[in-house]
Amino acid sequence: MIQSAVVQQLRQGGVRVTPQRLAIAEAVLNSTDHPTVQQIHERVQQHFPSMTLATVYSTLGVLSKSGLIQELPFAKQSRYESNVSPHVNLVCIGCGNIADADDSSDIIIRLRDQVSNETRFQVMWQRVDFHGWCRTCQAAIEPAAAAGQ
Amino acid sequence: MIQSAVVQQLRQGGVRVTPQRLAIAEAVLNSTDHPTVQQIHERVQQHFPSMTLATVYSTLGVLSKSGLIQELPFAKQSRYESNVSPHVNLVCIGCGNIADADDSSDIIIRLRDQVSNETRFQVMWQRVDFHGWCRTCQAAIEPAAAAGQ
DNA sequence: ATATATGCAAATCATTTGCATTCCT
DNA sequence: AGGAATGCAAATGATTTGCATATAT
Repeated sequence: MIQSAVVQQLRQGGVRVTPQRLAIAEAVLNSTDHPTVQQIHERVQQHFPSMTLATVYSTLGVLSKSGLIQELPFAKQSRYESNVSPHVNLVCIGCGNIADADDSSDIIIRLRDQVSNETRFQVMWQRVDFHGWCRTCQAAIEPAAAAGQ
Repeated sequence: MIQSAVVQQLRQGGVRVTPQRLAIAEAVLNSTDHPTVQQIHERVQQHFPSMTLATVYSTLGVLSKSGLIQELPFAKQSRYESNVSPHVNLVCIGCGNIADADDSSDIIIRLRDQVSNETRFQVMWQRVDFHGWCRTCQAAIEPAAAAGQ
């Protein structure tokens, strides 16, 4: 069961394991939509109606420091994701959705090594965001241009 | 003179050119330290003592939309940079300094093309941050480990 | 047993907004 | 001239903090 791995990784970091923390960890780890704090709060509140935002904020900080999840700060608010291995985030300008790009890991690792060698900067983790138009939003715009053709 | 290029690019976007806007644009374009809004305000206030933070915020938004500069949101506050071509930001965990990695452009463009082809996501711009230890902060830590050797 | 997490309310602080006055074009 | 930018003050909203109570180890 997935819980045991989470519990183990938290305990290794000297972090106490509570039902709330497990629920928040699961909410993020089971998500692929890079949820906001509010969204995580709403989802977890279904199981813990009395949980407050303060607990969610505190726990997300703990989970980030433990390396289980990653915070993605944006201009308006942060979002969170469970994919801590090198990858590209595809951030849609139109709908705001964020998705992970498949198979983007190798080239990022190569870039990491190259930069590391040339600059002697010791990379611990990275964030790679590509901003643009997702397929759905392209389709919603392009027909107008195509019609004008 | 650099001003003329800035003026031209702003006017092309239908943006009015004011002395304050030019000063803020110059402050960012002449910087390499990825300054915060507060820092930009302090620097520009030397020439415009009455300028407020509200004007700085407003202008940074205008300059970003005009494509002259790029906002880099972080958890605590945003920072701004003038390098809008593809590159890697080296964000030091220790001192908080941010520097651009030289010669990182080509491999990012390749990554862009690859992801673009595989996912049909239309990339408009990107942000690539490598977090880790700069050479100075490594040197401040390592001697302890080396001594233990 | 004891240090730490949770829940609640209040505080903080970056960023935004409304409006009167001033300034580009 | 006329609409948009500036400066100032007040508002907003995400995130943090303090403290009493409950809980993990």
